[in-house]
Amino acid sequence: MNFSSIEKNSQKTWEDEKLFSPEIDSEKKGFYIQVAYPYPSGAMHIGHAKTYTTTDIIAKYKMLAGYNVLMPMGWHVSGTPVLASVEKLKEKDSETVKIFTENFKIPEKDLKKMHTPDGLVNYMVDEAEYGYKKGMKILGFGIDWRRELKTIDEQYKKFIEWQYEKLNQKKLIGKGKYPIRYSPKDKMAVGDHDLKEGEGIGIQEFTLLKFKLEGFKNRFLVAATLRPETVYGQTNLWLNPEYKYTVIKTGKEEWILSEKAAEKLIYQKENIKKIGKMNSRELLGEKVEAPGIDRKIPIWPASFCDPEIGSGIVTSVPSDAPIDMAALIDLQSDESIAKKHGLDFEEIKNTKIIPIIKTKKFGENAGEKILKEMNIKNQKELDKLEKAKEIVYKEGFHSGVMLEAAGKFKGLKVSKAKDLIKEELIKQGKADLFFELEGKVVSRSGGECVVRLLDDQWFVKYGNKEWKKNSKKDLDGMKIVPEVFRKQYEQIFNWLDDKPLTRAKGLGTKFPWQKDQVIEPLGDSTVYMAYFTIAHLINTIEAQKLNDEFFDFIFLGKGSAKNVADKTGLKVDLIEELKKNFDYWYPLAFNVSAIELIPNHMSFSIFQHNAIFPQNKRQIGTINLGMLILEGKKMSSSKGNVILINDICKKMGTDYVRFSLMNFVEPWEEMNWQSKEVSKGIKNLNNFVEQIFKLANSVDEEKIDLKKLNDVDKWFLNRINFRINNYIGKMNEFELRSALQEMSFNLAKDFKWYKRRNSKLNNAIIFYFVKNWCKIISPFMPHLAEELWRHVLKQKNSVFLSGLPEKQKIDKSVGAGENLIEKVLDDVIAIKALAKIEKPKKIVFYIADEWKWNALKLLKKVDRPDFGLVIKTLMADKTVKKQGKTAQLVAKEFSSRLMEFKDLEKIDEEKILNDSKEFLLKELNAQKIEIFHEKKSGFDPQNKAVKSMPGKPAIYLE
RNA sequence: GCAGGGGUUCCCGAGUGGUCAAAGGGGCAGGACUUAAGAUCCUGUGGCUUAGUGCCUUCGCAGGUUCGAAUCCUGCCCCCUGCACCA
Repeated sequence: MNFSSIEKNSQKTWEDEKLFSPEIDSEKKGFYIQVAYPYPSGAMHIGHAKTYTTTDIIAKYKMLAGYNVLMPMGWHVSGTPVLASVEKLKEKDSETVKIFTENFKIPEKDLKKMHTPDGLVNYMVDEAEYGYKKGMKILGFGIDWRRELKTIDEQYKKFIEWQYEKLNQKKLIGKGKYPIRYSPKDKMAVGDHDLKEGEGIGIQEFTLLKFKLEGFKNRFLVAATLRPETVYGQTNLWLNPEYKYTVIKTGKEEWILSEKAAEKLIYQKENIKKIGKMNSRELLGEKVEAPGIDRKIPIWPASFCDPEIGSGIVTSVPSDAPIDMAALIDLQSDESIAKKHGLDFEEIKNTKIIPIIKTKKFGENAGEKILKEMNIKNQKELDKLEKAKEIVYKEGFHSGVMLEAAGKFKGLKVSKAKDLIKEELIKQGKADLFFELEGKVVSRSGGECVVRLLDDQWFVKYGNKEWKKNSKKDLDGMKIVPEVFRKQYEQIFNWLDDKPLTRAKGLGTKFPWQKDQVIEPLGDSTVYMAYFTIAHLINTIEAQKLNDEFFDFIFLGKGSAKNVADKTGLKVDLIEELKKNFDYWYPLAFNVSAIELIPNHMSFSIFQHNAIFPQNKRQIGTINLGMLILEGKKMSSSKGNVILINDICKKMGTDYVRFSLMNFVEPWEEMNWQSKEVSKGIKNLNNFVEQIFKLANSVDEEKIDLKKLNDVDKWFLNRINFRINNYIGKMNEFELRSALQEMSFNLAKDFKWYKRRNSKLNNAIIFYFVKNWCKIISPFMPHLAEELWRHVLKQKNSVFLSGLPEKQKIDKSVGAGENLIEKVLDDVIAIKALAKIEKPKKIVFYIADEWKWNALKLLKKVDRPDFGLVIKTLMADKTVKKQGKTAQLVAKEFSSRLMEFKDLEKIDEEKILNDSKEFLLKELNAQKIEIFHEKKSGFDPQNKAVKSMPGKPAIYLE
């Protein structure tokens, strides 16, 4: 078969006939399916293809089912990657050039076209041979290209501005502080992809406790802690005795802390000034006022105090912190240290430990207890102490309860008390927040990163409770495919919090209220599905004419077309046309995307639809797709283990690629593309497809004459209908793999049996088979199906307009006959092997007596395979009882295979076997077949006849 | 750590209470066809046993519920995905 010419022909026909450019059609129901538009930054590989192919198949199936289907496509080019690539290409950065020329297969001479963002975007979309758009065309997607958009189109930007105006009106946009990872050297915020070291390292929030130093007006030592709730157990403050601390001025206060912490604070507080140094010798032994407990506590030395960590000052809570306990014991057990620093040893010795948290595991004094348990001797065993801390902390957080010392927080769970105490301390001015990276983070350029606290960051308030509640309501009414992901959505909805909306850099829409900021890429890709419904028309309008009234009218039905026309200078007709388009296509039937996007795109989309659009103009459901790995490994274009669409389609044929993408797992499952398995699958498929084409060429008999059918014909017809029904059922649940297998391998199997059983195939049946197969395979293999439909089966219009086959009645008894033949065949083969009879002279079948069939009916009352129950039930019947020992035998069989016998329907075994005599003789390589009723045999040398059961004739061979 | 998903026979993968030693495919073995290879078709593929049978063992591990569990419940171990400024 010449795939390439078939593909070209089919695609040309679709284009000529504008098959996939739907117009409003009041006669037809609309079905609008939308798949997350890609970031067109490279070559399209089979991983991308899986997502889009799945969507395309669903779209084509719905078209076959009679819907007016819309599937648009756009290009998400917002954000920084394009800018970064342009910079690097201009610099002729060798690594980037290599990626573009080798991995994306872009000719080197074209690289100069990509020295501007627009140039790069346009090239990647329209010119790149291996790009997404070309790939999608190769794959034969039914995309309405008139509606193509880029997220930097001027009209699109107007739409985004309108979107955020709406959110703002609902008070869902806010401004506030926000910590980010920041590289002082590069003077920019850094994401994971900007890093040389420390990917995935997060930001930790510390509470900065302020201890007023005695003898000073406004001077505080500050200690950073992750555990503000432990303030009630403080006994003293720890300083590193060998260190010179820095004094800074912040507002009216002066803070003492490590040099490193001071450096970090510069990025988190305004107007930090270093004003001096203080040696720890000046501080040891002095008293400070401890926050939370409002008591004076002394400053003592501890070697574990690391100026690199936190503020270099630690508040001591020996009852709960193992390391504090260890340091205290060290101090208490060696008077010389106190002497050296001029401390009051009596005070050290008499230090009272204050229990604050009670846990099941450690009681009230976890610090002391775990030191003993882990046999920790002093504060120098840092590794052990680190572990001890972790254990105590976890135990306390999950099961701990605050004790009396915590005052009004007594009795609260630690997990709850923590935030309450923190907030109270901050409110009282006794604490502040301090953000710290969890580990070392280094930017690409080699600069060590810190946390920067943005003062006036804009947010989308996904944390808003009312909004969450309403969005959750929408979610409840939506169809989630597959349903198992609903839980995940619900969890995400609970967890979602206010999310930064703007960035300083990147392509996209300028933020209307602060023009030096750009709406970040996840913000301009949440409700664009609505825009697609009018994209083909809005493209022709000058962007500056578009205003809020315009969008309000089209999407929300506010105002009138005339009013909008007056304000924008647009024609009333055009405005009404736009609105009609939106009203026809919305609500969106399905939003399709990869599972990974559930926590952002997909969830945001539900939220924002809820906030902006009226109830009946949101989305009906989501389809969530699994990703694709290659030979068990993640695909990575930099490592070269990718399969590009152009290459694989050329090699295998587009329709076989589409088939293979669906053949192994359901759409939402992760697929492992293994070339070996794929080609095996294709081999089988190809045999079947070629047979079909051959058959199709040989038949044109439309009408099935039931009178001319033999039993096997009927069986096959029945089987085809059965498969079609299954297919429709599966497709409606989006179980594409099961549906595909029904009509490829399963139907092929049926056909194989049909051929085996029937020497002459019935033309009408074959025609029916081929025609319906062509229809239902068409969403999966559109090019071949269209070729078969138009040029072999000589049908006029596209196969996609031909309508789904109707659901057919299935006649179970027809199947039973073939089941009997199969079973008998299997049994005789088994016996032949065991008895070592290769060419039987004679095969005798004994058919079960009438009373055995009647006894079968009695089984309806039996609900479990209990021999006692079965025999009791059977013996209650006179005709059965008469049979004596044989009845017992039957009862035993029935009870051991109850489920099998229960569903058995009465069939004429004699006739079925007789009709198939010839077939059985041939298959079994036998000379003669005789069929008797159990009690009328007259020939039963081995006494087999008694063993006959309904559905299972007794067999004798010789 | 938190959240979601998952662990099935040589391999890939179906299977959510009885017809399950467990679909389908692959691999492997045997047979038919062929001069041969390939393609195609048939048969077998946990163990023992047997004229189409019966028994034992098996569905991550350990318990439990039930007349009956791969399937339900509890605990444990392991794997994958996401965790926010990143598209």
